[in-house]
Amino acid sequence: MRLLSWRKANRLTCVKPKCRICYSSTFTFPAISQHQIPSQNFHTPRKELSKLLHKRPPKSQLKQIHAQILIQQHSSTASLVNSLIHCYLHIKEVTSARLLFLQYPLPSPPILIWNVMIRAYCKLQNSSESFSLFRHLLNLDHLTIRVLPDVYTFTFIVTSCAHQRSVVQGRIVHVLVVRSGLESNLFVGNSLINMYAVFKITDDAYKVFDRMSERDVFSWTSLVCGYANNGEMYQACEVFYKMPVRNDVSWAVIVSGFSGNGKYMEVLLCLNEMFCSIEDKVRPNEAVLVCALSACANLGALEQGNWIHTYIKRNGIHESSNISTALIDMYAKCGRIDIARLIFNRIPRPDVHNFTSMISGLSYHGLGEHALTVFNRMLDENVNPNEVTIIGVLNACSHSGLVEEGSSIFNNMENLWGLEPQIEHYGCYVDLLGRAGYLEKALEVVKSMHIKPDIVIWRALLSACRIHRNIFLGNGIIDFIKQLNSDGPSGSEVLLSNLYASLGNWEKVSELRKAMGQRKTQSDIGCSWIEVNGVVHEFRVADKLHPQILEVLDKLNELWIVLS
DNA sequence: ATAGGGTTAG
Repeated sequence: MRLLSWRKANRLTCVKPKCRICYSSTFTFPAISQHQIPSQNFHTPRKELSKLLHKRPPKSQLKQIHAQILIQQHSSTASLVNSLIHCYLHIKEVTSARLLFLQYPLPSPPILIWNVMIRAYCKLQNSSESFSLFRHLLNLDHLTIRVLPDVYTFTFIVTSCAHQRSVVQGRIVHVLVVRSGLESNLFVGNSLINMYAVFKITDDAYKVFDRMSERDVFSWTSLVCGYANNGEMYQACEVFYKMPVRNDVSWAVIVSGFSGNGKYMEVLLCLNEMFCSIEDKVRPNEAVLVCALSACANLGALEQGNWIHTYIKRNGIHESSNISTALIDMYAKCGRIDIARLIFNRIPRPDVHNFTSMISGLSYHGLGEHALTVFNRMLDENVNPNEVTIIGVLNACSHSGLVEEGSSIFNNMENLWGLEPQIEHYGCYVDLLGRAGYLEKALEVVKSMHIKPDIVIWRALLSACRIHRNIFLGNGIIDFIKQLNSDGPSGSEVLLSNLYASLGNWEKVSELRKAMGQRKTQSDIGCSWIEVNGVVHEFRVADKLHPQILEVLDKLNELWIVLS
């Protein structure tokens, strides 16, 4: 019986088909192992099999078609094997595709099949497998089988190089590309620019870009991305504004470049510009909106954040996990933990990121107990925490004095969730112990660390010494730090001078301050922002630049009197 | 006998 005709017949008569090896989305078939080998009359013609494979059937049906091909001894028909490989790759069964590839009939599979296999591993970020295939392909030449890599092969291989940790393989492949004369090809060139962009080698990215005979929006966007990744935002902008055509991704690249380089004001300016731009008929996509919300969060720009939220709602933009995470984070960091909770509570099945931003939000509002409640709900719902979640939870415990809970989470993170404590976790834990007054225990933890303690850890420990006025331990730590970083970051000097100040050793303070002034190590001074009526006001330590600084100081005095 | 495969942001 023909495969397609029974479907029609079946619909009319509602009788189960007699042939059990066929393809239909309306019926499920018994597993292949239960099949008897069907007699010759039930066979599906090759043409039909090929047509069926063309539809990229789901797994169960694909297996049956595959069985039919084997039974009818079509397994050396290249076109059918090709289609099978395509189908297996379509349902992401790379191993089955690889098996077919290995048993490929002819002296070698055609280049197309090599390419789809390499692409599959490239997509899975499994670059070692795609390299292994590529090497085999190059070696065929020695066996006098001439299947040569083409434009497609090189685009996938170069993309695999971009997934590697080092650029070495990429450079070698680049040489092969040049030798094949394909460097100026649009697709190969684009993937080379992207590769150099990933490795932040902007000079080489530009060289490839410059040599290309034809460029499209991908070439330009990848180049901008390279500059942005490398922190060269000036060049990134220059290239961005030279672009003949910009799409939503181009805007996302420049916006996330500003965001990644801490230029939050520029992120919002860019968003505004995007709305005003007439030539690019683009709307902000999810990436742009997420970056903009995170910029608002970092600036404390509640009104702008609110505006973006309204924009999302009015334009029916899907509140994806990324968007809702960014909204929770923004409202929490802008002081509206109530709205953050509302948004969180409306999410039907929150994921790790949603939970994490809610927990961290509650933690910086000092709502440690609530944060732990949310954390427990997360565990109840079988959502596994990640490293960032644990940081939030530990911070929550630290600011609410929940020493026991925090310690138990820190000490069990590895065996419960397979998360190895990182330096940040030690920082939180030391802070937790230190704030609660367990100074000796905190120092013990620092000494037992398998990672070299950084400035954050020492700061946590020293500020604990300051809170609990433990001059003896503080001095000991200062000596220890001096031994460690003779040429440490400028932050440690500020830290030291603050501690000396709190210990009342003013001679040491002025000595340190002088040394710092001479070396001009004032680059990363703390800074605060607040948004009032849509205007962001910025303050630094001892700042006198604000136009209303006198009124601010008056108010501060007033508060000071009330509080003391 | 034929078609079938492509690069960018978070």
